[in-house]
Amino acid sequence: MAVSPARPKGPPLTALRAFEAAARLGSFAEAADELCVSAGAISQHIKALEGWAGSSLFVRTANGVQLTQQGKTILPDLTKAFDSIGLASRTLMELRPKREVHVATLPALAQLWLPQRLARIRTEHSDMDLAVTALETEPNLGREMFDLSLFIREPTGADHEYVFEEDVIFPVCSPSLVAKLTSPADLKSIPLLMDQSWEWDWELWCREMGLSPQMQAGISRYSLYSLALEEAKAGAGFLMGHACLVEDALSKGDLVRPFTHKCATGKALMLTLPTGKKQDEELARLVAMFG
Amino acid sequence: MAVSPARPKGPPLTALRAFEAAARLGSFAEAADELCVSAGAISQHIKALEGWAGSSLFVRTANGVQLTQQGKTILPDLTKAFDSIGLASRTLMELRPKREVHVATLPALAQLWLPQRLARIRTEHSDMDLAVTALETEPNLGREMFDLSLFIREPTGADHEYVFEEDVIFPVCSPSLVAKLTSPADLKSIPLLMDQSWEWDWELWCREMGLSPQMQAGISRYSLYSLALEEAKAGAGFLMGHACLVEDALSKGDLVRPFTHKCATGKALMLTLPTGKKQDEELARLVAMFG
DNA sequence: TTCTTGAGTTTAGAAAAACTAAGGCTTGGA
DNA sequence: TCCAAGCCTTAGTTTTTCTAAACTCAAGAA
Repeated sequence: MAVSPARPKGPPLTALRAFEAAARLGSFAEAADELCVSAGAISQHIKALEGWAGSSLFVRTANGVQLTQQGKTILPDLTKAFDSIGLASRTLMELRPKREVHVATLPALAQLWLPQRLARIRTEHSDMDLAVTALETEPNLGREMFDLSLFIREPTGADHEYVFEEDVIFPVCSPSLVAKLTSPADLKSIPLLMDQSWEWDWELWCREMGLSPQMQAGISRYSLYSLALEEAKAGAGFLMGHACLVEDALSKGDLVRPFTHKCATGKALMLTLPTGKKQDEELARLVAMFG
Repeated sequence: MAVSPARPKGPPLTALRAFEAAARLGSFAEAADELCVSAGAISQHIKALEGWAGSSLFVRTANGVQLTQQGKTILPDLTKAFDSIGLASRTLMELRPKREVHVATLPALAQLWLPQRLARIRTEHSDMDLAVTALETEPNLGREMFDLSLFIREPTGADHEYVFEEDVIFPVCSPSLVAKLTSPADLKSIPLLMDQSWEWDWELWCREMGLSPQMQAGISRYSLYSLALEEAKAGAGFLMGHACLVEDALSKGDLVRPFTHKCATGKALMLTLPTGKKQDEELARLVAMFG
């Protein structure tokens, strides 16, 4: 017989991290995305934590989860804790002798906006190593070890972000296609090409023009903007162009603008830096590099 | 070929925890003790972290380690982080429906001081579950999930600790042994019994008496105070008695005090609670239970 | 000098934890 | 009524973590 019970164990740290992400984001699926694991892993972590705690942390419903009172109680301390850990990790990373600038950006920007800038940066800063990873959703720079992110989204006015240019959209198509058109009404006879995650762009533009996008000859959706762009070049239909993404194709003459109307989305091409660091100096340096 | 490098991974949380403990305590061995793993595990974690960081965190010498500048830079943030995690874990634990009071204490106190109190507590608070675990060194209540600790040490004056009684020491022996003695000088002919970790007690007492403990007939060391106590009862020699540990044997007549001189060690029997909680009310309640 | 002790390191192998994939369930909307 | 979105569960695999035991090194004691 043991004289006394074993030393009480604290909860597993990975389970706490999974809980924190799920609670902060309000969804297991989003937490799984942020932590780069499957949703099942998050589910298991949280179950383990609930087992340790002896009470439930989330109420599960068929379409989502909701924090319980217990969950709400501990979330703020955990968020603070993992923010501190993120900051310490970043500090440690920045102490590395060999520094690599790791950029997170949209696949479309990585393919259509970055390449010409990167070519220039590589010649002007040949000592610097650059790494680019393409992500559908903007990472949380407080947690993920990127050095900067480049995304199209609403500006927040925070001092660790910089607006490169407002997001402006307008239809584009191949020169061969535009030859057949005389009025916006001709739109109806031509298919619309769109990126899955930017369907709303057409809604916006059509509303400003007093048209309905539903009445189109056809709609093709692509998982990547660059695929839609290639199709547009091949004359497959109209693509809703974002100024920063089609500038290259327009200047080369691969695409043209069939209509003059353009439309601001309220978003912008944003450069974002992690918080809590030597921002001003570094932001200026990076803006100079990319801008 | 992958379009882009993989998502950068942060450092493993367990390695950060190991580093934080080692850096705070200034020793891998102590960190291993606090985290209940082997020293090798700590060594590996820190090596992994240094590999991730690309720079070393400790300078190793043959008799200890020392933090490097990099290590010193990140320690404060990590300590804050794990303090927050400890606090959140404790909060979660205290939300449990079924509450168990988990006490950390010295083996000697667990065997010689607690039993009579526990018997009383169990009858007066029959609804409460008590767990006792014996430890050689006082746990860090900010990190380990005990509800209170009972140790003999110097008071710090903090408001989450309570002094039960000053630590007073004096030699004890069996009644059969004391019959043979007439003066303190007779000490020399009788072996001294001592607990491994409390050897200094004899030094202290002898110095106050103007004697030298080296000139004894013999010295027996025991890994547990209660073993030494049993030997003393059996007449094997003099044991340095702590008032709180021998009170029971003295009142039963199993041991007697051959000399009247007693000596304060500057330590005290301390009840300590975790910080950052509803202390006043709870401290009062627990003192009432044990006191 | 030659032990002895204490601190950290290093390995292989074992144990535990974490993760994925695939199939289920439930709900709300088309 | 069917589909899609979310979460759950389970089995099996992969990865991480841990231990044990032998090793190095330096400081102090005999």
